[in-house]
Amino acid sequence: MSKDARNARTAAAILDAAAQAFAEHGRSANMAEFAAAAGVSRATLYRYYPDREALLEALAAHALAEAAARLADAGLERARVDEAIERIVRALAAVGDRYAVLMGEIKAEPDEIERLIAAPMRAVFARGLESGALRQDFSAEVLLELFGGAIVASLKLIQQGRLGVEEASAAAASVFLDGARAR
Amino acid sequence: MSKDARNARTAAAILDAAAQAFAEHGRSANMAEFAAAAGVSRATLYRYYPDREALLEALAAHALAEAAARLADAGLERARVDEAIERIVRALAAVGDRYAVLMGEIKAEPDEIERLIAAPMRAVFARGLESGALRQDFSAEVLLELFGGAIVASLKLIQQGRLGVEEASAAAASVFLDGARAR
DNA sequence: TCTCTGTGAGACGAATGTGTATCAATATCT
DNA sequence: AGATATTGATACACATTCGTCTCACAGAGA
Repeated sequence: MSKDARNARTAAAILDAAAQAFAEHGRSANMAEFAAAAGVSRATLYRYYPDREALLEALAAHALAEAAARLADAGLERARVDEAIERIVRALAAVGDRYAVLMGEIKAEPDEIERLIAAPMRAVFARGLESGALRQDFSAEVLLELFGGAIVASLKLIQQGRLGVEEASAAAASVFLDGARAR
Repeated sequence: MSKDARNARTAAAILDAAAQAFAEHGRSANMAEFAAAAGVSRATLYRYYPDREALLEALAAHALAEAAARLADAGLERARVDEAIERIVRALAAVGDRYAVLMGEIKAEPDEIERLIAAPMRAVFARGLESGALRQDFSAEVLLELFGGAIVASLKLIQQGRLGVEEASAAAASVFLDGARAR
C-alpha cells in the first residue's frame, strides 16, 4: 500500500473512531479519548488533525457528505410528496443514527447544510404546498421544523433501542404525514 | 426586609440570572458568567451555591417545579384527550421557552421528572388509546416521543422568533394531533 | 544493511475553570 | 454609634485539557 493511501486510511479510521467516541462520551470527549478510541497515540492524532476544531470539522463534513449523498440518491424530486417525505426520514435516520450527537455541535458551513440538506427538503415541502398535497395553514418553514422534530424523535427511539430504524422511520413519517397532509 | 427573606431573594435572583445566562452562553457557561449575569461577585455565588452542580441542580429543580405546576394546573384529566394535548403543548412551551437549554443538561431526579411531567402526559395518551381517540398502531411510548419532538420543534420556532408562543403551540398541537388521531 | 518515515510515549508550558481563603468595605440590625 | 452580617475583590492551589516538542523504536523501501 502506498504511503498516501495508508495515510488516508488512517485518517478515515480516526474519523470513524472519533464519531463513535463522540457518540459515547458526548460533547465533552477529549482528544485523548478520540485517540484511544482510534487505537492511536495522542501525538499521531494531532499529526492528522492539527487541533480539536479540525477534527470536529472533518467529522461534520463527513457526516454532512454522507447525509447529502443519501438524500441525493433518494430521488426526491421524482417521487410523490408523501413518498419523498418517507424517503427523507429513512435517509436521515440511517445517517443520524451514527451522527446524532453532532446535531447541536456541528461546525460545518451553514451554507453547505442549507445547500445539501435543507434545500432539497424545502423543495419537497414547497412542492407539497403548491400541489395541495400539504395543508396550507402553515408555512413550509414551520412544517419543515415540525418535520425535523419528528425525525429527531425517531432518532431518539432508535438510539434507545426501543424501535428499529425501519419502525422508527415509519412511525415518524406516518404520524407527521397524517398531520401535515391536506384533508 | 429580614435577612432570611433577603437571602431567599438573592438566591432566587441568582437562579433567574443563571437561567438566562445558561440560555445565552450555552452548556459551557462559567461560574464567572453566572455571577456576572446575576450582578454578583463569584465569591457570593459560591456562598449561595457551594458548587456548580448545586447551582445546576437548583436550576433544574426550579424549572421542573414550574413545569409541573403548569401541568398540574392544566386539568388534564378533566379535559378531552385532544384538548389535553393542546394544553400540554401550551404549558410546556411557556416554561420551555425559558429553560429549553436545560433539556439536555438537566441534573434533576429522573424519578421526579417521571412523576411530575412524564406520568401525567402518559396518562393522557393512555386514555386516548383506550378511548379510541388516538390511533392504535403505535404505542403510547412512541406517540409520546413523537409528541416530544413536536414540542421541541415548537420551542425552536419560538426561540428563533419565527413564531409566537401561541402560534407555535397551536402549530405543534394541530399537526401532531391530526397525525396521531384515529381516523 | 542502511535509511527514512511514521509512530508511541512522555514531558512540558499555557490556558482555563473550579473551589477555598482572606481581608477590607459596606450595609443592616440593635 | 457600635456590633454583626454580607459582600466584592483578590489571591491561591488544584485539576483538566490543549497543543507542542523531543526522542527512541519499528517497519518499509532502496
